[in-house]
Amino acid sequence: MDQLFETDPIPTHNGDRKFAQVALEQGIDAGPTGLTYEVGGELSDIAVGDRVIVPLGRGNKPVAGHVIEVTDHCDVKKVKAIQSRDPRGLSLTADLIELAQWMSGYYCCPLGMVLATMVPAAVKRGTGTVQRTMVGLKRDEGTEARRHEGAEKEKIKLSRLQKAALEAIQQSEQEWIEMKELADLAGARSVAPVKQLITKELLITKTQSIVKADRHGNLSLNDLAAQVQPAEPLTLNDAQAQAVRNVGSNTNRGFVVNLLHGVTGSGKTEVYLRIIEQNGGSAIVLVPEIALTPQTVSRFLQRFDKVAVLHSGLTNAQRNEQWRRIRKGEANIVVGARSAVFAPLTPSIIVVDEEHENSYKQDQLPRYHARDVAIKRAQILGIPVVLGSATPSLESFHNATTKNSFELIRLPQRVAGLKLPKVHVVDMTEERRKRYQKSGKGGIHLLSIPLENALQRTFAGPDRGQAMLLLNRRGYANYIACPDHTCGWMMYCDFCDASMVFHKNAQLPSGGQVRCHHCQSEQLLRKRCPQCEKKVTVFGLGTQRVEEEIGRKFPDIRVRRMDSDTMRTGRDYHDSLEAFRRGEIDLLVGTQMIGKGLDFPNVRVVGVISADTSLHLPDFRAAERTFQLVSQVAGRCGRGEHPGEVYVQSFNPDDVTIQSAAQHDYDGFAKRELGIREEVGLPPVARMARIVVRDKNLDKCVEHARVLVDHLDAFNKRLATGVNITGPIPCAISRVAEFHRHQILMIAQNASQLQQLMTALRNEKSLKSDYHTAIDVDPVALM
DNA sequence: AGCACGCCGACT
DNA sequence: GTCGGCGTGCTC
Repeated sequence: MDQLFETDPIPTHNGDRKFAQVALEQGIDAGPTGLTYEVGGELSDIAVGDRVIVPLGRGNKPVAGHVIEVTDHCDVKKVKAIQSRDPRGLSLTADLIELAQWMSGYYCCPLGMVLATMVPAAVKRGTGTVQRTMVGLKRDEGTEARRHEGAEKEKIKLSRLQKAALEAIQQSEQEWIEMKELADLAGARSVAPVKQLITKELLITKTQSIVKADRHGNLSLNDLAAQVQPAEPLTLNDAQAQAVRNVGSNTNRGFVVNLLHGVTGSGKTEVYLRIIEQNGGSAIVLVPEIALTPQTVSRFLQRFDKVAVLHSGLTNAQRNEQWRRIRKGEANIVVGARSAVFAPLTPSIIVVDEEHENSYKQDQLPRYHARDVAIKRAQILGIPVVLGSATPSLESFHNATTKNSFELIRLPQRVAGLKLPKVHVVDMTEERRKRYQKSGKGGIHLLSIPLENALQRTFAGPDRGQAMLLLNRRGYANYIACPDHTCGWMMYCDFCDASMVFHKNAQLPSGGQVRCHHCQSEQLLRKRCPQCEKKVTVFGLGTQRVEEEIGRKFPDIRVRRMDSDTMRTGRDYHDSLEAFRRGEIDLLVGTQMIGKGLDFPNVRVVGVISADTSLHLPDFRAAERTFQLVSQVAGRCGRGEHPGEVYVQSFNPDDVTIQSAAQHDYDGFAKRELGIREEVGLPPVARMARIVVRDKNLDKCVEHARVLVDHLDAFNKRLATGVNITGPIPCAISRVAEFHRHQILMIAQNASQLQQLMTALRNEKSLKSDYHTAIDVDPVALM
């Protein structure tokens, strides 16, 4: 009876007992420190960050987790004991544990899940770990010489190769040599002679596990490192030198975020290299996956000798190898994509290149932004950050102009001799009219006359230049429809709220596939409209169509299309860029993957086929995205001795965003756009979080979202958090892969208000990320 | 996230 | 009559 109103936790008084809070690497959202386990005697030296195996559930299934706290009290009735340490002795440093706790709170996601993403799966599994047999001299009796004599005296007969092996190991400076290696030294064709010496008890063995990645079939860092020649630092121009000095003088402040706004071709990489050298040469450098090319990596390899690279193109064994090198201190410069922000070292500086890139945001749980996590990690460590971009995100720019912890540093000019390209905005309405007057027929021309002429000039003559054409849409045509406007039929995906895209494929009898870009489903291409029997037409632009038109108009030039259809693997991408660099390709046609940080001196013309594609997306960042896209791709040309020319085709040539980009006017654009964001109360001036509810059943979807909104409203009122909650409303793409999607937007003055509200709901167990619910703090896109 | 328990349809 | 579908709920 006395247990009837059991509400108070039962404190454990035994001061001798030791407990640990363990966050399990699973979706268990058990508060900011995880579950309590007892620390047994033999594990008494367990420390925060250690990876451990604990029993879970009635079956006491062994699961992995990390120690978050070690305490002498226990708030739960039944407590189980930690089973063992992680078999590989993995642990995370205290700063990463603190970072994980911050992420768990900020991004509203279970702590264990954050910790799980900090250590690559390949490392946890130990992929590529091999046992090597090492051999050494038996040392316990007398000197080596005497033993050798002894061996002869005892008349142990040794073959020629056995003697050679014995001599080789005696002469070796290393105490232990791998069996195979010793056999090679002795000139033996197999390890048999060495094994003989072991059975004759002249050599002893031990096994050692090492992580070794195979060197085949993949761009390996070692291959690259072997090719790269060390290089002297480039000479800095005044602006670069000033930037390096500024970051240097800010460094004594410990944590500070330097926003390096440097126009395309202003030499940001050299500035990073100098800053890293000046900061003691231990650094994390984040680079967008797509810009992590051999060229980029080589720049670092040329200047530092302890470099590790982490990117998606690595095999699991390679990733494990790189991670372990970093942890052992064999590498102190880490160059990598998003998740490299968790690299297991204590850097003296963190660089985030192309900080505006949306790919820094992970679109699966945990939904973190690597730039923001980098800033937080730097704050925890008390070290500086450098964010670099030619087109800083408005978030960073806003911070740089309003926050004390941020400094804005500019590189307003390109490096010596290079000028920013001239940007021509081509009015496509006018172009269409001209084409019509000339030929008497309509139809779509992807290339305007000025762009076509510019390409002609570039490719003419013996001194042939290169060009790039950007169109941010894959496929051939993105609409398949009835030509009769009164009918209005169009081909939609059966599973998504989206139109089907036509992909040409001459191999197929039908001439191509009809695909949905959201769920990858395919349909048969219908020849006739199902409503009125008229012959269907395809319209809208895609990269395939650009490639086709180039083939028709410039039959002699070598074109390569680069989009996710043709670039299946990282290897394809690297190979294509290499071929372009070597001049084996004249023209690249592609989606935004060709617009990022590439540096090819012979590119003289860049064309943006349609600047309008991204301008009209239903997202408040459409203008920002368009500005970035146009500025970035424009920056790809004029990086050699030839001045560059850019042609931006648009049906809205007077649009202020396009005009700003054409005039290389970042400040003008940023000031105007920030004014608008402030006026309408949107990020970065306000802060946003978004919840997407999905369900195959529309009613359930709406109902679930409604319940969530009611909860949010109630808590918002009760806690007076002052968050503006809107929704549920259908998402811009209201159905994807048979799931109906509704969203709830939360907007507040600052991030802590959002976090307060969400944490309150989370503690009440009425908000959690699951199969039906996605919580996205600081969303980068609202589709 | 797993993995249990628990309540409604098509089968031996 | 069962086998089994995957919907809620718990894990120190």
